[in-house]
Amino acid sequence: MRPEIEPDTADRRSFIETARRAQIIECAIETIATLGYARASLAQIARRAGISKGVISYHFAGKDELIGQIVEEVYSAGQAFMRPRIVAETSARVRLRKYIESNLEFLGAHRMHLVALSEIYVNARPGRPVERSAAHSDERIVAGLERILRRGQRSGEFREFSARVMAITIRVAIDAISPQLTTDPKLDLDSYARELVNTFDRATRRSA
Amino acid sequence: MRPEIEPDTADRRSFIETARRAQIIECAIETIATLGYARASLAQIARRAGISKGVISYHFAGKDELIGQIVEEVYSAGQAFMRPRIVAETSARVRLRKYIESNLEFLGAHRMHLVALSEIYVNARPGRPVERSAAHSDERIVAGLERILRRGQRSGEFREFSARVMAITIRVAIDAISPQLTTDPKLDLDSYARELVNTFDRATRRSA
Amino acid sequence: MRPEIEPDTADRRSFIETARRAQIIECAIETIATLGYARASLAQIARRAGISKGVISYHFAGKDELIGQIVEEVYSAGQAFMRPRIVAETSARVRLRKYIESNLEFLGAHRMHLVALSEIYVNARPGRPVERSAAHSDERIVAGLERILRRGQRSGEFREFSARVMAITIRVAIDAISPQLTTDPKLDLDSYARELVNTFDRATRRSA
Amino acid sequence: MRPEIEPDTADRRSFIETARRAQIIECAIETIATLGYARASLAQIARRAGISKGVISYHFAGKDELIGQIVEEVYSAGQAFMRPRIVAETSARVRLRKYIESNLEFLGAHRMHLVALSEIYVNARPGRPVERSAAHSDERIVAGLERILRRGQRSGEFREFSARVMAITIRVAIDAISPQLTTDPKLDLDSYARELVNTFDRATRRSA
DNA sequence: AATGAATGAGAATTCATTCAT
DNA sequence: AATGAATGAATTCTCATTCAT
Repeated sequence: MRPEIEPDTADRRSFIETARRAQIIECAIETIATLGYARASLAQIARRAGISKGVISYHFAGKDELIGQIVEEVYSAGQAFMRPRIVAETSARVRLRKYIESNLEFLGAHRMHLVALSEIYVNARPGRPVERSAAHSDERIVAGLERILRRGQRSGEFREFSARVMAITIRVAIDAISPQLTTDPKLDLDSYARELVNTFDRATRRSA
Repeated sequence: MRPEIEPDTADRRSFIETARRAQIIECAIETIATLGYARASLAQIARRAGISKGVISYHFAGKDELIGQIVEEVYSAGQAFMRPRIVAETSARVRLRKYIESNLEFLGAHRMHLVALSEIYVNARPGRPVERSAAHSDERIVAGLERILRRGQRSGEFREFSARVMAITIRVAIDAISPQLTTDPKLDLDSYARELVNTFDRATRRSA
Repeated sequence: MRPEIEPDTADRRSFIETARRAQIIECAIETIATLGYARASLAQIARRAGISKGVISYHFAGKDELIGQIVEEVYSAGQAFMRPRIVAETSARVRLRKYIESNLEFLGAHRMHLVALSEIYVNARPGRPVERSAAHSDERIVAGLERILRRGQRSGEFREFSARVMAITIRVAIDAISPQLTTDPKLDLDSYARELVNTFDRATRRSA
Repeated sequence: MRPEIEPDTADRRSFIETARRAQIIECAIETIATLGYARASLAQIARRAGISKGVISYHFAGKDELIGQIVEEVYSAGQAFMRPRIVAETSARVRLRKYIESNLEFLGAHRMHLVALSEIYVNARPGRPVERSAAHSDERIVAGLERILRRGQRSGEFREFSARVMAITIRVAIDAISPQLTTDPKLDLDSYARELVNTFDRATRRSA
């Protein structure tokens, strides 16, 4: 309970700096989602934010840090939204369902955020600094899902399968939605959720 | 008359040009797979091929044509490998199994090719020339899978579900393997295939 | 309300930017006049200005904009110099004389400017972006001359002739001086002016 | 009359080489006239001729020699056409008229040739090899005209004026037609000829 | 006599980053 | 805290030329 550290951490950044960073992150997300990772230059991001390029360099050590912050921001928001909806359930089957449903709900509400995240993930390369944060959060996402699956296997709700392979499969099945939203913004996410829930429920259940 | 002209027209490309194009395509695939789409410049590709940048420009109208050729090449090779193995079967269930198995077998034999293809797909943007061929073959791949699924639904082997959503899900489940191979080259593709076959067999079967 | 905003909008460009743009335009003019349009690359222009290539890209959207600005700049300066000297006269004959004289006077004072302008005109091609502005101001120049000629025909000072053909002929007669100045910098512009004035006075006068 | 030199000169080049050179020159003229000097690369010329780039390099020492040959070829053809029509006359006034008329007649029959020649002239730069031949023939053309004018002054048909300035003015007045033909292929050359003849007749005549 | 292949220089442009103000 | 200015490296592409066959 080190209460003295809290205000310290919070204060390190001034109000205005925090606001600027948030604004820049938001505009970077929009830019990446709209133009794609490759064309999301600092100039484009600055233009969208109505500020000069220098501001970005001033607030972030480099482009890599900015990208890393985007990953962190979107990942945290997703976690904050999904986690309570999942842990409220006890059954692994229902948790899996809630995972998919809440993920798609979040995705519907923050389309650009997740499109941007996808763009970053697929362009993150081992060896580049951005890779660390990207891969890290990516791995955390899969790991969380894996835990749900393992728990269901232990409880006997789920059949035997590679929890890792299944977790990755579910993840990419969900991630595949973002690009479709770009092409077809009217995509019905509710029915898409039902399809995925049903699919992976059948895929994981013990009783074939 | 002069029916011999037909084959003549066919090999309009000289032996050496064909070889060079093949070499450049191969090196481009390696480069994209190794460094990622963004850092796969013509200079890098030329360096890997041990030739000057100009050679690439000489044999390909531009980078877009080169990328397009990679897509065409990998897609065709994949088709040639998988198709006979799939159409040899009559049951939709078995066809789906063969689809996954032959796809992973091909993937194991041409890892870099498929890593490169993924890189290209995710970086293809609407409006850019490369997008056309990339999206086109991507759509063809999904469409082929969709046909298998619909046929199974008509025959009663498969339950009712959105064939499109299921096809996309199966596709991305397979595509997800390439990046894993980069991280872990010893990944057991046989057991991965079994996992996916079992997963999607259960997900699609009529009798749950 | 806020009438003071008008001038504010007008100097959207900072002092330093205005200066840099002017410097770059000036150096571009010298480069084109000296090396010719074809060899006036951004690198050459930058070298002459003692700056890096990037500075030009920073201040101008592209080479086309730079070229367009040169045309605009030289054309405007010429207009500003010649116009008052011409409209001060009422007789069409005298106006034509003043047109030629003031044009040659301006040309003598800004030799490189007009050499550069010629280079740009003759290298402007239909379909290329620079063509628009170049051809446009070219046409404006001829049109202004044409108006003087037509007015003289209406007033009876001039004989009947194709005003367009005569205007073009006078224009190219003047434009032909620039390249001569390159070869022979000591060319006597005053006597050249007398020759042209006399020539076109006789060519246009009613009383043969 | 050194008759022994004639066959020698003729034979130095084989029949096939002469034909190839002529073909290449013709295609180069078309290319320059159509695309402009800047975009008339050897590749474009070769494409139009349906041959490989190498052939051009084989038959011409370099691009400069090719351009020089074009100048020579067009200049000679023009001379061959105009000269007899001019020297048939004795009066300087009529000679000047014939000069303009025959020039425009030739121009009408070989539009592309003269468009190409203009392109080459304006892009020829002092210091570059092509400049020599271009400037040389350019100077010869003006000099011929100058002689006609001087003769008229001596005979009293023409007034006093700078023969050089007048010659240059007449030349550029004629050269100005080529670009107009590009824009407006239906331009009436007969009436244009009448305009110029009348204009320069009045400009040069003794009795104003 | 002709060609295909290859080269290397140079073109315009974009970009992340740095720095003085 | 923010900005405008500048840099230099990197990218794709075009071109004239050379050379072995």
